[in-house]
Amino acid sequence: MAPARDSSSLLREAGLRATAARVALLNALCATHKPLKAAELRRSAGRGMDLVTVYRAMDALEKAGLAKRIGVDRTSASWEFAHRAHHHHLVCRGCGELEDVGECAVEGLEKRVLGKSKRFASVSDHSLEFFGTCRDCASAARAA
Amino acid sequence: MAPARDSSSLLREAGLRATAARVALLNALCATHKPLKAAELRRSAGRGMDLVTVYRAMDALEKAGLAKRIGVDRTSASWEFAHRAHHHHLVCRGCGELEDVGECAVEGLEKRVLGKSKRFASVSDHSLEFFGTCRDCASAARAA
DNA sequence: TCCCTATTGCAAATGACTTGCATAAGCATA
DNA sequence: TATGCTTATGCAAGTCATTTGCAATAGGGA
Repeated sequence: MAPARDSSSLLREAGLRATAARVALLNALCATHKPLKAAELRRSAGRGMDLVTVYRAMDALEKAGLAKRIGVDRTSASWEFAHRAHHHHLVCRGCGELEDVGECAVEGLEKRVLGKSKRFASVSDHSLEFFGTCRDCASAARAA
Repeated sequence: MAPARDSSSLLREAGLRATAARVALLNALCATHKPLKAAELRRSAGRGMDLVTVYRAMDALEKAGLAKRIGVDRTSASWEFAHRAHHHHLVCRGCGELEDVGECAVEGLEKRVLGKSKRFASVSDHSLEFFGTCRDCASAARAA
C-alpha cells in the first residue's frame, strides 16, 4: 500500500521535516501489511541508517500520528502505518511472526468495561492479540 | 485468595521442589488480585531474595502451570496466579496500574480468526487489554 | 542421616531502547 | 541561490529488564 500522497508531503503536512530517513521509513512502513520491528524497519528502509535514528524517527512519526506502535510482546516493539482500519493481530509463539486480523469484535465494549471499574477515569483504546503457532513453526516442531 | 491447598503441596503436585523462594512467591501471587511485576513480587514475598531468583522461580511456576505471565506492555512482565477464571485487563497509560476485567467477549472468536489465516496452524490463546487513564493520573493531569 | 540433584545468589552478559553531544541536513527567508 | 536558525542524525556510552555461568546451598528420596 503506497500512501495516498508521497511520504514527504505526508510528513510535512504532519508538521515534520521530510528527512531522508523518515521518508524511507514511512515508505517501508506503507509497503508492508504487517507491523515491523526496529531492526526490520532499518533493513526495509534500505539505507544504512543508525538504529537510533529508527527509534527517534518512529517516535516522531508516532507522535505525528503517522505510525502506530504495537506492543505485542515484551521483547521488542513494532510499528505499522497508522492510516489503516482498526484491526488486531495473530502472533506466533514460536517465531514472533505477525499477521493482521481484519475484524474487531470488541468495539463498543470499552464503555461497559469502564463502567465496571472504580479506579479508572477513562478508556481510550484496546488491543487484542491471538497467540498460536504458524505453519513453519508447527512443521519444525513436528520434525524435531 | 489463598490457594486451595498450601503452596508447598501445590508446588510438589506440580512436580517442583517446594523451596522457600517459590512458596513465598506463590503465596504473594495468591494474595493479590492483580498481576505483579518481578520487583513487586520480590517485595511482596518479603524475604530478601535475589531478583534473578524471582525470574527463575516464576519461569518454573509458569512452566508448571501455576503462574501466568501477562504481556501487557513491552517494559516489564507481570505474573498472576494461574488458577483463575479467564479474564482481561484494564491498563493505565500513565502509571501502568492494572485492573482485572471480569468478562471475556472474545471466547469463540479464535476459530474464526484461525480460519481466515493462511499462515497459521493453530490458535491457542488470546489477550485483550483496554488502555485508559486511572483516576489518580487523570486528576494529576488536571492539576498540572 | 546422607547424597545427589535442583535451586539460589552473585557477578557479569545480553538485548532493546534512550540520552548527550557534536556534526550535518532541512527549509524559511532574504 | 546563498544565509542562518533549527531540527535530525550518527556515534558512543548509558539505562533497564531479563538471562546466563558458576560455585555454594538446600530439598527430599533412599
